[in-house]
Order: sequence, then structure tokens, then C-alpha cells
Amino acid sequence: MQTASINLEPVAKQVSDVLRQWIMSGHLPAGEHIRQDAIAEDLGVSRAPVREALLTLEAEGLITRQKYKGAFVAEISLAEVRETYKLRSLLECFLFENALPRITEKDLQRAEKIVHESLATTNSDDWMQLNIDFHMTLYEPSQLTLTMQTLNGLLLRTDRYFRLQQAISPSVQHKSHDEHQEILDIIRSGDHEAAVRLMREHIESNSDEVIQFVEDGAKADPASLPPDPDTP
Amino acid sequence: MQTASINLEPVAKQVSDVLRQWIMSGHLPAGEHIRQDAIAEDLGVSRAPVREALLTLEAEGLITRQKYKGAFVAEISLAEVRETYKLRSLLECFLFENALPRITEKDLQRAEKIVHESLATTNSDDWMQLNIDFHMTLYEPSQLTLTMQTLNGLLLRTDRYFRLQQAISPSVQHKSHDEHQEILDIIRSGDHEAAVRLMREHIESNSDEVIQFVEDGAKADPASLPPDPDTP
DNA sequence: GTAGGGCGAATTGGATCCAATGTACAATAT
DNA sequence: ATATTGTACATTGGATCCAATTCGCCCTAC
Repeated sequence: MQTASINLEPVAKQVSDVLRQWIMSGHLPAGEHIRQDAIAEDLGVSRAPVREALLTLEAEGLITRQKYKGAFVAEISLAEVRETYKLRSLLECFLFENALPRITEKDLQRAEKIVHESLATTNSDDWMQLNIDFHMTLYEPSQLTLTMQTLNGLLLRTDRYFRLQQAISPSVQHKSHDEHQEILDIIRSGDHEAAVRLMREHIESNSDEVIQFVEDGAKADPASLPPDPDTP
Repeated sequence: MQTASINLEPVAKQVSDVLRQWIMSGHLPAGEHIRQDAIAEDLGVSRAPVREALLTLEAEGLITRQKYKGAFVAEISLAEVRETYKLRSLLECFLFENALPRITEKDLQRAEKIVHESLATTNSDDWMQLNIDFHMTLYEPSQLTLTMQTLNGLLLRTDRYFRLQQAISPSVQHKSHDEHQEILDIIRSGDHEAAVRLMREHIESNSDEVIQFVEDGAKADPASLPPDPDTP
């Protein structure tokens, strides 16, 4: 229990949060060159915390750094998008399997509340966060914290593209809502195997849609996705 | 192929490499308080690159940092060790499955060479690296770079304990050697399902041994593994 | 004797300054 | 005209300096 008003966040963390937001929202597009002074001046801080933030973001895979050349918003290839979603499916099913025997009625009610909230949400970003919250609520009882951290890292990398897709197809929201409701129902039924099957289908259908969208986008604008890394 | 004598590494990277080595080897034991000037003075550099290195190590999960309190070598609970190995099994089997159809004779020969080298190696650290190299050689054809990165991150966290185990039981080396040879044989046979099964058994038996060892160590010295994080 | 408060040393976080390196442009030679 | 080289500028990496916060110790009061 800490008094938030007194204990303010380190500047470096604030900077990394802002930069992460800028990258996520597309304000800093993929491939963009990031200069330390520019960021420092924009945010009214020195270059030191900016450097720290860049280190953090590099570790998160959101940017790449080259010696004496600077930082660039990470590009991501179509193959990597595909791989990420395959990995997500693998990890999420693993989490769900391990969570199922430990999911309580209270967990289900929390999840249900999130589902209802998501129906009433029009803001795309908020809805996405609720989507993630729903899944995490069902995974948390597994108590596999490391796996959930790893999953969070993956989500961080692909959120950009997922966000883009959600923004243009709100119909997916209803589809996802129905599927979430179905998942809750089948969890209550007690059929664990069927629940995992349904969850896998849900995740993979979602993945397919995102990949389809990114593929189409890549066709329309080949520059948005680099086929090869590091073209000098 | 780079001329190492001309293009020298950034100091920050050198520092993080050294610290990583110190943590891995146990020279910096779990829970140890790390002070920036101490490291800086020891290595003859300023605090700036040390700070960067600490950031990197925190992202890798090897240390934790608390505002104005400093950095501490990460403690890891028995539950986390168990989880890590379950995750490793999941990821490695996934990689192996996807690699199998693409493994060429050349890959097998490289793997075989590593197996032979490992037999002739007495140094525990070198042997461990060869062990990792063997597995990675078999996973690389999957071209799932993100998954391999994730796996590397996991290996980084548990290497400390694995290393400890290897140091005291060289008999495991022979067992592992035989199993590696078996895996190569069954890959050549073309039975992919059997190959994955064997790989899973190999990984899990290895995991069991490490966990058993860590459990015993924890019993003998309860302080080495904290049951609860953050006891103030 | 013990609990509480305050002062000082130690340590981290952030800002500023200097050095090393890469890039771009221009001048010159072929 | 083009290629090459040299030089100036822009940007990052590293060192030093100052501010903010924590922890330990001692002193005091009850």
C-alpha cells in the first residue's frame, strides 16, 4: 500500500511509457529513426532517462539500436507475425489447460463482467485492453507467472498490428464477444478438453484474421512490411 | 567474419557480459546487492555503462531493481524453476516439430560433430554450451527465430541451476550423450512422431534431475531458495 | 531501558559536458 | 562527368557533476 501522490514514478519509466505508447499507436511508425535529443527535448528531460528508456524498449523488442547510428522502431516481417501468433496459441492453450482446474466461480464472474463491459465499449483501444484482460483473467489461476510474462512480451510486439485490424473491422468485436461467452459457458460445463479446443479455435481464427489483414496491407503497401531485414 | 581487433564492442555491452557471467557462475549469488560504483570501480569504467548493463540484465530477468535501493541478483523460487522447465519442454518440442521436416543431412552432421566434441570435453561450462548448441542446431531449421529468442531467454534464467547440477554429476554427461545419439538416429529413421516423443522424454528427464537437485539443495539450505518474494 | 525522531553518510537518479564515430556534402583529380 | 577523398556536422557513447532519497546511527525523551 503506497501513497501514489507522494511517490512519483522515475522519469526514465515515464519516458519509456510514452515512447511505448507512441510506437503502439503508430505515432512513431515502423522503421522511424529515433534521435535521443529530439525525444529529450520533446519531453523536456535530459538524454539520460531517454537512453534508459531506449534500452528498455530494445529489450522488449519494440526498437533496434545500432552503434553510433541510433534507434529505429522495429520492423516486423510477415513471417514473424505468423510465428508470433502460433506462439501465442501455444502459450495461451498451455496457460488455459493449467488454469482450468483452478478456475473458480469468482474468476468466471470477473471474466463475465469484462465481456459485458467490452460490449458497451466503442473505443478500439479500450476494447482491446478488455480483450486481453478477459484472456488473462482465465489464465491467471494457472499461477504460471513466467509464462504469462512471456505472453505479455509477445502481445507487446504484435499489438500494433492487432490494433490496426480492430480499428477497421468492428464486426470482429461481436464475433469475439460471442466466442468469449461460449468459452465461459463451456468452462462451466466442466468439459476441459472441449474448452481448450474452443479456446484454440478462438485464438487461431483471430490470428487468421489479423494475418489476412496484414497480408493485404503488405500487398497494397509493400513498404510497410520489409521482406528482408537491413537493406543498406 | 569481423575484424575483432579494430571494431571493439561498446563498453556497456562488455559490462553486461561480465555481470551476466558473474551471475551465471555464482560469483554473484542470488539476492546479492549490486552497487553501481563498486562494479564501475572493479571494471575501471564510469557508472553510466554500468547503469545500462543493469537495465539490460533486468530486462533479461537476471536482476531486479528498486528505486533508490539498488539492484539485486534475482532470486528464483522452486515453483519458477519447475515452470521454466515445463515451458522449455513446450517450446523445444514446438521448435523440434517444426524443424524436423527441414533438417538436412548437413544439419545432422553438425549436430553429430557437437555430440562427439561434448564427449571429449571435461570442462563443465564448455560441455553445457555444447549441450545447448546441439539442441539449437536441431531447432534452427524451423526458422522460428522469435521462439528461439524466447527459449534463449528462458535458458538464461535457469542456466545457473543447471550449471550447478552438472558440476556435481558428470555421469549425467554420458546419459545425455547417449540420448543425443539416439535422437540423431531416430531423426535419420524418418519417424517424426517418435523423434518428438524421444526429445520430450529427454528434456523432461533432464528437467526432473535438475528439479530434484534444486529441491534437495533447498532442503539442505532453505536460504538459497526464497519461498516468498519480497520479505521486508 | 526502550521507543521515537532527527541528522548524516551512502547510494541511486538525472543533468551536463566531452570524446568517438558515422554520414553527407563538397572539392579535386582522373 | 564521375569517382574518390577529405572535412565539417550531426548523433551517439562515456565520464563527471549535482540533486533526491533511503538507511543506519545516535541522541533524546518518556
